[in-house]
Amino acid sequence: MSRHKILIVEDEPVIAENISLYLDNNDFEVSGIAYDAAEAFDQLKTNTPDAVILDINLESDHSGIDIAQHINQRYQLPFIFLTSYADKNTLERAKQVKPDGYIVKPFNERTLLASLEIAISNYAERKNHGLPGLSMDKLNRYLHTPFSDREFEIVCLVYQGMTNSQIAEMVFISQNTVKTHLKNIHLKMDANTRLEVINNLRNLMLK
Amino acid sequence: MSRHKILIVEDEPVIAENISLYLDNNDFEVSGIAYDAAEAFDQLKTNTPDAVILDINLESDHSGIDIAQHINQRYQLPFIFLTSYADKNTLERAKQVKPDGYIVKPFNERTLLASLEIAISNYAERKNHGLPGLSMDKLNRYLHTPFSDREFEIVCLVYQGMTNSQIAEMVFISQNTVKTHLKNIHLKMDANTRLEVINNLRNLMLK
DNA sequence: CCTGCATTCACCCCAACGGGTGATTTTTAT
DNA sequence: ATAAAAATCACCCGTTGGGGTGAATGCAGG
Repeated sequence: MSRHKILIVEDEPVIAENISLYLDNNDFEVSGIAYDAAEAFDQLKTNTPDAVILDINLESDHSGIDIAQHINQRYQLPFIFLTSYADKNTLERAKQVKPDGYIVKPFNERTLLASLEIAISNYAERKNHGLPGLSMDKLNRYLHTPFSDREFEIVCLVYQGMTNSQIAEMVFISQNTVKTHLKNIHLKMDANTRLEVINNLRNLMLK
Repeated sequence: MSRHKILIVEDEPVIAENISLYLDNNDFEVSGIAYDAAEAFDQLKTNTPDAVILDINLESDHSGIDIAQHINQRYQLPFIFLTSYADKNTLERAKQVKPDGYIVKPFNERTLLASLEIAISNYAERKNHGLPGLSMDKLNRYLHTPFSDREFEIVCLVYQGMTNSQIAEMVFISQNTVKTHLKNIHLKMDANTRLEVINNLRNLMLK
């Protein structure tokens, strides 16, 4: 697991350096520091950060929120906001660009660290919506009664939209057996139809 | 826009009260305070919070992470973690249950406020009518034959897992009409079942 | 006017799904 | 060795879904 590369966008050099040092000492790599929006756009183009820390209140023409929009449009990276003060309007605008975290100065450094970690892992999770993102371990953490190997295999096929007979054919068992497994899956997931199963899975994976 | 109801799960009465007061003064409604896991489970059942603030390190048998799992399984509510200390293992476990925010004590109260707001709005966004970011315009760009208003309305409900009779009830038309619309939707989307429709939609939304 | 188009609904048929019950075999763990 | 869990399959029955056909209404634009 290589260190995650972070871009810091912060016009206050002291704070920026501070964060940079702290990240460097805690398994992150600082891919760059941008002191204004222009530099931020530049760094986004040349570097390939895994996440961005964005000060909302930059002293330049662009606010951090504009940069966030740019990130959403162009790079689809996770970012967290950093601010010393946010009025209702700013907070409203900040919410609209869907940040992956929000931290108010003065902040505990562990807050930043935890927020970053969670932002990155949640973001990675959101990117893998297909089946590949869902491991049996991950799924079982959300269930009262864990799935068996077979059940997991079948629930994946259900998720892909397979019918019982298609599943039966693929897994080399009878349709009756598929139905039995599905029945147990319904019980374990507290669902009544395969559509509920699929919705539950999607909700769990999005979390 | 009514005040969002928050459940606080925190074994330290002083902190819990503190948060409660602060939220109350800032457009939130505290639906309850739980001082241990049992109370938390109880409150989750009886109250209907919009979000939960969870202390990770409870002094009881259950940790906040267990409660988080319970929330994921049963209630699918947004929650944010609150902690005074988190080692690597705890943080790892915390990440796995996909919190919607993470705050380290001592925290700036505005941090809490912003995190809560963002957690709730992001969560609503994710749940939001099934088709996050998919407008009829956007969808129609991918179709040979565009959808009518009614068809779009119905396809959204299908995507959410509604049955034909449920849709009929919601839209105030007969099940036969729903079937007719769905038939046309199948044609336009080149699908044979509602599950294929759902899969197609999901694929389209991911560009 | 009248021609599309959207919307509404009916009826038939069969395949698929979900619930219930019960049973056998294989695998795993103690 | 034996008990527990997992996996296999069968049969019944009622509900739902999907395909086909047909048709009435209302509304907008040429």
